[in-house]
Amino acid sequence: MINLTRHRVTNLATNGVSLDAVLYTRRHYSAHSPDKFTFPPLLKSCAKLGDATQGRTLHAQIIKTGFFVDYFAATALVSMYMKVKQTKDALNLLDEMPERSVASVNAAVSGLLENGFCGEAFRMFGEARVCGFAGTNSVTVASVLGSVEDVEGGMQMHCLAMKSGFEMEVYVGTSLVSMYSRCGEWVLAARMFEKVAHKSVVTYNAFISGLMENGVPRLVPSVFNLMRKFSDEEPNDVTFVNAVSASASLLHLQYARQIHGLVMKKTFRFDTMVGTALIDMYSKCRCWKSAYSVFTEMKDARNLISWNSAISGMMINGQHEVAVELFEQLDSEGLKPDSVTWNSMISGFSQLGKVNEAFKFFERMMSIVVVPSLKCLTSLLSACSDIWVLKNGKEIHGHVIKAAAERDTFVSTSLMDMYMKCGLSLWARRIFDGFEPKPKDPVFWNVMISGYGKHGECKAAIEIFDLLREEKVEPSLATFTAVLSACSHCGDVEKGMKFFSLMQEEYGFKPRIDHIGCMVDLLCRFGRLREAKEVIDQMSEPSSSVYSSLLGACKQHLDPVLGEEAATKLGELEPENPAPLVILSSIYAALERWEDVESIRRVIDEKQLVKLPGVSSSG
DNA sequence: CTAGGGTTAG
Repeated sequence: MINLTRHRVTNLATNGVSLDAVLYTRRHYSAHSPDKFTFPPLLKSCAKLGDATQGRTLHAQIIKTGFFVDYFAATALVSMYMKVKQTKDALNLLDEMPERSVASVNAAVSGLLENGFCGEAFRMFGEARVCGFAGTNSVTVASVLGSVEDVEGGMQMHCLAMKSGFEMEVYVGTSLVSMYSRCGEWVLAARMFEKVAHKSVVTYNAFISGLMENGVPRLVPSVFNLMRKFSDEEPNDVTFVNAVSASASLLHLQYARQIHGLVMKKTFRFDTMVGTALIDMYSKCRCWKSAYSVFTEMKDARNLISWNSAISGMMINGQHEVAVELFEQLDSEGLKPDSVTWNSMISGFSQLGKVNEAFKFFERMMSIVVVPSLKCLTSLLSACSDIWVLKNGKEIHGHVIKAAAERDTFVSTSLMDMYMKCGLSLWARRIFDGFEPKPKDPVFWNVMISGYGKHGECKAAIEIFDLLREEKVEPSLATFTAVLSACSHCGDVEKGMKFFSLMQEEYGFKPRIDHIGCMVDLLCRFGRLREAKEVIDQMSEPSSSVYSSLLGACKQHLDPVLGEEAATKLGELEPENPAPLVILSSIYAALERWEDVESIRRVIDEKQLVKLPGVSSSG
């Protein structure tokens, strides 16, 4: 009878039905005297519940019944105090212990780490290792590795693990893999991963999630296959979550469907996290119907996060009616929208250009929430992008001031952008000037430069750019797009040329198509066709649009030589398009070179024939 | 049968 009770307690405690376990046993033990198997599982329950009061009661009972001398009971007490965040009590207890065990040191070290006392933890680890009243083992090493944040420290621990021969143990090997991943060294993580002899699922999971964190999702499928084909380990829910989110970032729908199938075959019903990952993935792959059906099938496994995924999934796929429907159904499951939910609705409508709807939800949110999230303020601002909704934009500006968010770079950037788009460059400038010290984020500067450029205030645009250089802010490619297009708008060839060479020589940027386009337009407008041609020749893969600009300019300035070159290139890029030849012939016509006009007309006629069905092409 | 360690979604 008593054994049955103990088993039940142990099971309850380890399976997380903690409160039940504690109460159940406390009722039963009044009839029997406790033994050394009594207390540890009860303490574990308290730890899980975070119930310090109950834990102290047990502590008293342990002392009263004389079980404090037992290693297991004492260690469980230390661990319990750590888990309920009573660090001091745990450490005092450790000092009171008649003799430390390795496990008690481990409990203390990992507890200290969990509570953020990393320095203390490392010191205790060092002392235990050198003085050796209790010593350390692979468990200590693994748990210390769990909170290493820098590669240097991590490598020291790695050396230590190698010297003591722990490196090859699965737990330690896995910790090393995840440590290297956490430090951003996924190549080192991969090398370590290969070294682990008997990899467990967790080893695979640690490596895979590390690849995800380090932005290398493309390697995830092969690691996943490695596990399925060459090991006896079966993927679990954690593996599936990572595999699914890998296919989400790869937008690899086919692979994702395979994983989906595997999940169904293995588990029949959805785990909350796997289901949520699937919803997210299908939404990103633009299969909102599949996302919706996963959400429906999840029924009793849903939580607020799954709802939010479904809602934002519907929103980003333009299904705002479905999203609203889901939003209204939230409280039927006893859930309340949180900041993520509100943000999905508000930024969703903003991005769809439905300003009124976005504001409707914003007002609903403000009647419940005291202070709006910065994210939803910036989404609303991005929706207020023309003069018709300036009133709304100003309202948000008011909320920004109320929320004391003016010092936030993102918020200020969107405010300036909003005023620029509404045509109020003075208002934007006031925000820009008031922001001191200036942020290093180039986007903050870009919106001012491109805003001024679009309004034709090119001097002001260039002024901002000069200021950026004075402040030693690193410009981005977009900065140059903005400043070059400003120069192009106001026809400042000299400044344009200057900035164009600056971006390459001083900042080492390779010009993109939009930069080249600006320069070509600018040079062509002033008839500097040769220079325009030189700019085009810098491109590795010239596009047809730049040659079209050049050809147009050749027509205007009557340059038949460059015109022929441009028309030839265009003919190679777009053989179907007769327009270049027509333009070229009009250049010849303007120069009264009638023979050339005639020969081009023949070429055009031939091309038209080739396009007719049934007429064979001569190449 | 009891203590200590590595992996997870918006």
